[in-house]
Order: sequence, then C-alpha cells, then structure tokens
Amino acid sequence: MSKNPRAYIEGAARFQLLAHPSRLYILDELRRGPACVCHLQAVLGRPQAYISQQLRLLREADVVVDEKDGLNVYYRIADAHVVRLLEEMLGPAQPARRVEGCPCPHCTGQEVCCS
Amino acid sequence: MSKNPRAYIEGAARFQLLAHPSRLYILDELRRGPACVCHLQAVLGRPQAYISQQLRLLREADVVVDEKDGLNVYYRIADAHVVRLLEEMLGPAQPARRVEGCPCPHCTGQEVCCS
DNA sequence: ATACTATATGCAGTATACTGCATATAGCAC
DNA sequence: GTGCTATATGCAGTATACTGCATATAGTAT
Repeated sequence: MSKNPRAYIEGAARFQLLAHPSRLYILDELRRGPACVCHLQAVLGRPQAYISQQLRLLREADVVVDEKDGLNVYYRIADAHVVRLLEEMLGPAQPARRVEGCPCPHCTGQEVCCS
Repeated sequence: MSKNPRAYIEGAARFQLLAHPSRLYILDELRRGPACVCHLQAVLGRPQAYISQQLRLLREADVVVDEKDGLNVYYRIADAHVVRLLEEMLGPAQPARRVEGCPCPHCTGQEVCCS
C-alpha cells in the first residue's frame, strides 16, 4: 500500500463504495431514477438510520447527490461513470417503479404518470 | 444484508476484489499482458508472499487465471468484464513493458521482441 | 539424492468496516 | 410556540479484511 500510486488508492476507494450489498442495492435502485430515503428504506427493508448512513458514504464520495424537497430528500447518481460500472456488473437498469409502503410523492402517485 | 438478493451480494464481492490498491495495481499490470509473480513483485515492490496471497484471492474468484511454465507461473485476467471495469475506473491500458529486477523470461528479453 | 529458485500457504496481530441503537436536526402543519 | 414526519449523526460492539512472517511445495539443475 505504501508504494501504490495515488490512482490505485483512489480507484480502490471508489470501488470500495460499490463493494457492499446494501450500497449496491441502493445504487441499482437509484439508476432507475431519483429516490428519497423512505423509498430506499421500503425497498431494502432496513432501518432508516442504516440507509442514511450508507447514503452519507456515497454522498461524501460524490457518488450520489441529494436534492431537498420539503421534508423529503431525493438522491440520484452523480455521474455516468458509476452508471457504467453498474451496467457492467449488474446488467442494464430496470425501469422506475412505485413501492408499497413508501409514503413519498413518487410512490403514492402524485407525480409519476405511468408506473 | 439479510434481505439483499443474491445478485447484490455476489456483485459486491466481485467489486470487493477490485477495491484494494495492491490488487488494482496487479490487475492494471495484468491487463498489459500476462505476467509472472516475480514480475508483479518487482513492479509493486512488495514481498513475494504478499503478492501470492493477493493473487490467490483473485484466482479463487476467477478474476485471474494462472498458467504454469516450469518454475514460473504466469497470470492473466480471466474475462473481458474485469477489463472493462478497469477501463472505466483507470482509463485505457498501458502497453506491456519490461521491468528492472524481474528475472522472468519476458523481462530479461528472451521472448519479447520489442519493449 | 542435494541445492537452488519460484511460488504457495497458514497463522496471528492489527486495522478497518459494518451495523444497531439512541439521539439530533430540519421542515411542515396547526 | 407544540407536535409530527423525514432525514441525519455519533457512538460502541462486533465482524471482517489486511499484512507480515515463517514455512511448505514444486520444479529445475547438478
């Protein structure tokens, strides 16, 4: 590690963010389209605090960006690089969907026209 | 983690292999062409046992394959998926090169015609 | 057979990441 | 202001990964 050029250290750190089942799940969901925390919470079936902590890691590394809208905070993938890495590992993205048990506007049908 | 579909667990484990500076360095070197352990040892500047252990992880996950030739063992990247992930993270591969201090045939000039 | 070289493996100590829980903040409605 | 909802943060215990060292194996040469 001591002799490794910076590119490998940084690249590894970036891969590290994708190298986690929950974060990978979150990112796979986000490439369908922006989603709020409650949406991801419903999809992953995990406590809110847990989701927020994974999102923080992704956000601090500029893998995702957040956009506040009232109480809800919508996250989306920050750059196309990450999307291509996901495609390479998981295949093409699935279309956006509504989620049972998610109270956000997108899932209760206030803004999306066709599921 | 408990609810995560298998695809995310497996994908994350695969990303995990790339998420390490030394392994990333090794893989970046291997995409220039096959290389023996002593070659990687010379490039990374790390103990032989250390290199072999990282190679074992990569080999057991079928990220690289080994090919014995007498005393030397040549490793190469197993599939194009990994190469594309490396391209996405590190950019295009550099051309093959000889390495100072590596005693293998490739580096002492017994088989390669042009460096 | 012995000696030497290249590579592999096992184990142990240490560092780092994961994850659950309690709590804090921020925005909206009243 | 209070109360409620959505999200964020801090911390601690546990699990996992990293890495150094000693040693084992396997192939070649003599």
